[in-house]
Amino acid sequence: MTSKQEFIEKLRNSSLRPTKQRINICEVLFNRDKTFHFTINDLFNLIKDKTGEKVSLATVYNTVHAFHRKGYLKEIPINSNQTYFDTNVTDHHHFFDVKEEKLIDLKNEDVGPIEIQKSIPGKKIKSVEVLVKLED
Amino acid sequence: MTSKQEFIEKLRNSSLRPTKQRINICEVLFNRDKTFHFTINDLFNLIKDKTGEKVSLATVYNTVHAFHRKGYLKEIPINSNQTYFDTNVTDHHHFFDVKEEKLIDLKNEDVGPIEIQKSIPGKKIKSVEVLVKLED
DNA sequence: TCGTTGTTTATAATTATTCTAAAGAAGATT
DNA sequence: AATCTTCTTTAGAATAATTATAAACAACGA
Repeated sequence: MTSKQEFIEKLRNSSLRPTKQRINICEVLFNRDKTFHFTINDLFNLIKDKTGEKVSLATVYNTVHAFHRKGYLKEIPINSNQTYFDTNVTDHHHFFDVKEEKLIDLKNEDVGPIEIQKSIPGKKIKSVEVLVKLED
Repeated sequence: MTSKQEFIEKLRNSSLRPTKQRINICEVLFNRDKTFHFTINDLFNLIKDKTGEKVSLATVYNTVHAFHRKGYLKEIPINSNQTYFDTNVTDHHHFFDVKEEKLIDLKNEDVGPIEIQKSIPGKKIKSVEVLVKLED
């Protein structure tokens, strides 16, 4: 259970003004035990449900992007009509249940180390992500 | 160099009528040495350039989806505003040059075998794909 | 050649996302 | 606390990729 005060400090430290909306979004995103996978639309609806207050869709977009830039959220590469984000920003991989359109975390040890044996001159590796698609 | 006749047979065998448009699309997609990564828009423009004939955007969408369903094209999971496809339908992985928005094939031996140590009851693994993002 | 069925096409509709500009709130300064 | 500046929120418009529609057309089999 993270307190509202901590969110306010976290926001201030990131030079983001601690507005009511951002704090509500923090509550929904970061006040949980498990990692959380979501689309903007999921989040938009959850805010209403969980906090009782409405935040405009534009603000949800703005805030998610701000948090993403600050490194508090991770974008997950899937081909889907909607973009998925993850509150777990550590290096890790995913199952994607194609039918249910649901993401499941894979621990690094579930996949094992991945060594990329090829390099492209002038470029360096930014991330290595494994996506395991699941079917019935 | 694959002949037009072979494309016609390939289409017939897939219960897709060999229309002028589909054959043109085949020429652009499959008449090449190397694997080819593209977006629908890339392809739409290439058809005009390479064959001199115009195919409507709707048909490009229809055909790419038909080929994808038949297993002649592979969709590559990246978060991008556009969907990427690949003419190499074997299991393999990708570099994605974030700045240039360009995909580069990785051979399986460039990555090594990936063993997934976790399973989800009732689900089986459909595909395992590695995306390596590159930066400067 | 004719009828059936599948295909193409222009265009409209849909959907996720981004942009805009005005109103509002936070923070600093006095 | 009052004021000013800067940042943020918001509704709604704009954009862009994709999908749906339905009429014209082309391929196929009889």
